[in-house]
Amino acid sequence: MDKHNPTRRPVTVADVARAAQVSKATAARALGGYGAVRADLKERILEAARRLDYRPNELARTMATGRSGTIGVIVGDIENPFFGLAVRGISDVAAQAGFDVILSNSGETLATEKASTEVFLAKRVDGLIVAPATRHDGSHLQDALGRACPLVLLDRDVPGLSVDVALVDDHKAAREATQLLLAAGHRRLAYITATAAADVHYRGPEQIPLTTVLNRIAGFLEASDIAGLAEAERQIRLDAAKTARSQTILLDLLRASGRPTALLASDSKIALEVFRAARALGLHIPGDLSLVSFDDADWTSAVSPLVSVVSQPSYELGAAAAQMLVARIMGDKAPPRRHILDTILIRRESVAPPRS
Amino acid sequence: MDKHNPTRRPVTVADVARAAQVSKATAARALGGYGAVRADLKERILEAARRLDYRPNELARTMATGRSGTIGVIVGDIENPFFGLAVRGISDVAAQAGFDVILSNSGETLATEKASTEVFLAKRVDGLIVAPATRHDGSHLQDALGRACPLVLLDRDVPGLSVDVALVDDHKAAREATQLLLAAGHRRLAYITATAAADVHYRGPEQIPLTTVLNRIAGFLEASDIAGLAEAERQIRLDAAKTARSQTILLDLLRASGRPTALLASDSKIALEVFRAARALGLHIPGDLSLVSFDDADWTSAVSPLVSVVSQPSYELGAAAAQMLVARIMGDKAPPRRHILDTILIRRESVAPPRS
DNA sequence: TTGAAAGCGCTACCAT
DNA sequence: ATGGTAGCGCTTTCAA
Repeated sequence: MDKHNPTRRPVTVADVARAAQVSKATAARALGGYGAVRADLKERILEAARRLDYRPNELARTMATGRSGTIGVIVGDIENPFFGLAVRGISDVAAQAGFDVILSNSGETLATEKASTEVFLAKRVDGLIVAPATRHDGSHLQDALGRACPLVLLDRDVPGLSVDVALVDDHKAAREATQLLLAAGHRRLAYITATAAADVHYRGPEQIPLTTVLNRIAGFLEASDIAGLAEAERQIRLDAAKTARSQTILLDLLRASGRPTALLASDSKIALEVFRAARALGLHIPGDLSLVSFDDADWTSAVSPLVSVVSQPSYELGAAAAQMLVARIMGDKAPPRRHILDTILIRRESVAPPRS
Repeated sequence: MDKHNPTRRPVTVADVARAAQVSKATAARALGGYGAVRADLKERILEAARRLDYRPNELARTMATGRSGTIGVIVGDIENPFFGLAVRGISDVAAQAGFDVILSNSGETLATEKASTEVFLAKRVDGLIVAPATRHDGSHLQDALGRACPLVLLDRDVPGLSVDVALVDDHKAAREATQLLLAAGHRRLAYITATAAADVHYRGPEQIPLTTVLNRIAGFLEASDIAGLAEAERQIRLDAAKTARSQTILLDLLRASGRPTALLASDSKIALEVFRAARALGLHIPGDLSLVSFDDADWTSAVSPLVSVVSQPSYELGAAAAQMLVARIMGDKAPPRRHILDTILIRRESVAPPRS
């Protein structure tokens, strides 16, 4: 059986109505599944729709109702397995609640994030989930709120913004990871993060655009402090996003006299760079250098040595964010919620006592 | 300066027109950047728009024009770096051509892919790029075409569908990779793929839903044939998607007497499973087992041993797909194009002569 | 239960 | 160059 609608023009309710010999309104009711329609009429209408291969125009529906049945998600880097899993969490609960998800990548860039926000608002998404690229500018997010578009922050907070958030307890996570290293006997630790910064050295909180990193640094410093380590701030390195840059940073760090004997990597990409640098310097992990990394990336549990990681519940994080958003879309007026999830420290093989 | 539009109702062209004391049509022309408007009037209108914080409603615009300025992309698994990069390629050329991109994950499931296609068509995307989950059912894609929605296939072909495709020369890639192993002296090779199948053993082409895998198998068999290896088909393993399953398969394969001395992994996830299995069996790579993997995943160039890979030009693949799609949207009526890209074989450390 | 008609916000055609 | 107005396809009063 071939096309019944050889013409270019798509089939509309009006067409179906005509074919079923009822009014446009009745056809629309039957097709849209609202209002009440006599059973036999409904049957006739549905039959006609089937015959004509009618497909509802979501756009028109959205225009008329104001609801699109779609939620927009903006993350920094979808290739990052952390966000990949989170998006799956979001999609699953969204689908269950009858919402579609459309995705956008900010590339960790504020400008792109703003543009994406704009696009989503213009497309009239019913709600927004975003992992903001910076805590320093939330004007576009405020804007979404102002336009009555529910918003939930994922993974990263924007202080001053009064919205639901789904976060991880990064402070505690970093503290525990650091203490794992400390407990093994290390006294010279360093923390490496990919977060963009003008200077690779840590000068203070203002410099840091991500609340996650801010909290992790705080946790790292707190643990160092408790252990009585002096000047732990000096062992923090920023801006290790690209391979070349991280290699410079790591090689620099690991070639210095009094080099760190243990590293805390802020994400699995950096852990990989640590592997690379260690290789280049002939340093053995964990013999010469201990390592703990954030994110339980797939390769960390397959290569030698298996790497000890801070596993983040990213799927649950996404699911929680979506749950809150759906509730808001449904009209939930409660004060903003803060959903904070715990991480799990997975001990594997990349931590050993310092050799000295 | 705070909100000028404290009411809930969004600002429309009509509002701006009123404020600027011009007709709705004129305001629309100035705001929409079409038609002609006297300079001073235009200025007045834009000023009013700014003052009222006017934001165009893309939906209404789409309804009126029929064009959404959006292209929909459906891939099997966005967390897969291969698709991640491809999507970036797509986004870049799309953005440059003035299109937004919305993304959807099929999870390599036909049903989800169909649903996503439906959603995108209903949202009136201007074009579709999809990496189909199976070559066996293209009805939904045919449907898109039938509804005058341009379509480009990414990475995987659907025979019988007369559309533009952006593919990689998988046959050649697999043949070369196999020959690398052969040249090292191996005579017992195996090829492992994640492709879903009822049986882990290869029975024939019908069984294989992905043209990529089909072509790779052909390349593997051709190289084996040329080298005079008998019964190479028996060294093919399917359905190694999940960790548990792949471990069963690999352990089985590697514990057999006359076990393969070299493996060709169909993607980097499988390569990881090979690492895992080798570890479990105390097999050393490449001493006891050589390995070549498809996809130049980040970790393959950082861990020990560095793994030799077939690097796929996924960014370019995405860019090419988007280029063709944009051309079609712009009205290109030429016969379907087939854009076939070459892979690069990167020799690293995971291949060595068999020990025997 | 059904039908007529008024929007939703914008574009585009047709006069002026 | 400008203004009036008819759609785009659907939902949603309001009467009947």
